[in-house]
Amino acid sequence: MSETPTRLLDAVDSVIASHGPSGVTLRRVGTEAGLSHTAAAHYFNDKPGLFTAYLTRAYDQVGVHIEHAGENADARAAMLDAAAVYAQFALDSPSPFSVMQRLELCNVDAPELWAARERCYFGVAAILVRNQEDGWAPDRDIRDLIATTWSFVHGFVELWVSGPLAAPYDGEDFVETLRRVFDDLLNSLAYTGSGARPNAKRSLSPGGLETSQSESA
Amino acid sequence: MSETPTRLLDAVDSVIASHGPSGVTLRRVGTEAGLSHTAAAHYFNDKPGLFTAYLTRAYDQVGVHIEHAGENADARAAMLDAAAVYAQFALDSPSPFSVMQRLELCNVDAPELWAARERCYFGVAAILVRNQEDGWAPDRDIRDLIATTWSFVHGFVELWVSGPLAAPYDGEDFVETLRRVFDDLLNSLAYTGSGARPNAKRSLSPGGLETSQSESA
DNA sequence: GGACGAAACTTTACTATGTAAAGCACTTTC
DNA sequence: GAAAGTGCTTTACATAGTAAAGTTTCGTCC
Repeated sequence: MSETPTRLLDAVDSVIASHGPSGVTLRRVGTEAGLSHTAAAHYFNDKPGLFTAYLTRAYDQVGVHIEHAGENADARAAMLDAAAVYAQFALDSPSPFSVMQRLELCNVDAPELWAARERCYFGVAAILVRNQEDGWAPDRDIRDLIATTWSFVHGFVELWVSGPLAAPYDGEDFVETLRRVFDDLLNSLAYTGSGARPNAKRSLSPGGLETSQSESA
Repeated sequence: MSETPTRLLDAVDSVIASHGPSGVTLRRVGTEAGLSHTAAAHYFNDKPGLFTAYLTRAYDQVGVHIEHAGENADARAAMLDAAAVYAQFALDSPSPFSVMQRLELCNVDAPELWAARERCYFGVAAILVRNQEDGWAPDRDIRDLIATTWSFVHGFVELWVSGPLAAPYDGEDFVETLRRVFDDLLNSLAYTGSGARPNAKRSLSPGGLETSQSESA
């Protein structure tokens, strides 16, 4: 079960834990896995390839959890659960999470990674669509709803984990706080301010994810 | 006016523009500035020092713009302006913006950088407080308001710039879209769902910013 | 049962990078 | 006019990614 590539990815995990994502070295990973300094390159081509495999594995795990959240019969609860999944992941798995903020380390265009990320994206989008079908914020452009909720959750988690938000909420539980504030936000969004758009209830663009090119490392 | 350190920071800018933040090399920066490969280290101590100076300069500029936005007599408009400042900055200055997402490249604890960032933070917080004093969302915990708006704007800009959001809003103007969606959000937040908290109108924690340690590079 | 060949690594070697240390020229100061 | 500082460069070295070739192991086919 634990063949070499898996062991290498696990080694990446522990190297990130001890040295941060920038401290990841093919040589360190090799040593950590009890192999030579070129073993990782042998299996994953090069350093970006190694990170790509590592991150794909992480997104696959998150995807599973999000889809599980989506199975909640209560659409609103599913929404909160999905946000909590992301937050909990950031908390429990800081190493994979840190690589999510460092896409330049990976081959962003790799199809496996792409697929794993779209899986998460569509999981979330589906939950939102279902909420709207259930009568939540019916007049709002679904794109705006996705943009608002996704931006909020993404920003909240990032700002909490990186410090600025955790300080004012000193001592309070991260995931609980996110659930509460997010729930408030969802309530508010149910009210249509001046937000009803002429082109409301537009369907999702087929594109799904689309990411900027990775820089030529 | 354009003494050597300034020229080096400008060199960083053009190196990031052509090679991305990870493509920044003391040697490249030196060459780009017409100096030796150790010139940057001579002035800024080391690579993190160079990035720190570069980022501090960027935050100072943003801070000026935010404070300017804060001078808008209309509190609500000031809020939208501040968000637009951030978005416009991400658009106009992708190189400094990219380093903002890469704090590990810098000495996060450097007091100049800290000060420049707090200046931005307090500029934004002040605008929000003023909005609430003006009667907007009066029952809501100010911390929640800051968390919600800041997380949203931060997430929106990041997701747009890095791709996922720009796709569904294909062709639409970035800053305009942010203003519109953010305005909708502010309207919604004026409605108190179940969001009124027992400890509402709590004052800001004195801490302001607080950031996780930089990894030992 | 022995030759062939592929899979799973390792060894070697080369180039790029960060950084410490010393050097060197030019200017200021006394 | 010597001493001390300023503003850089030169030199040197350890660490990194990666290409290429070598080695070992193991299954397979005749």
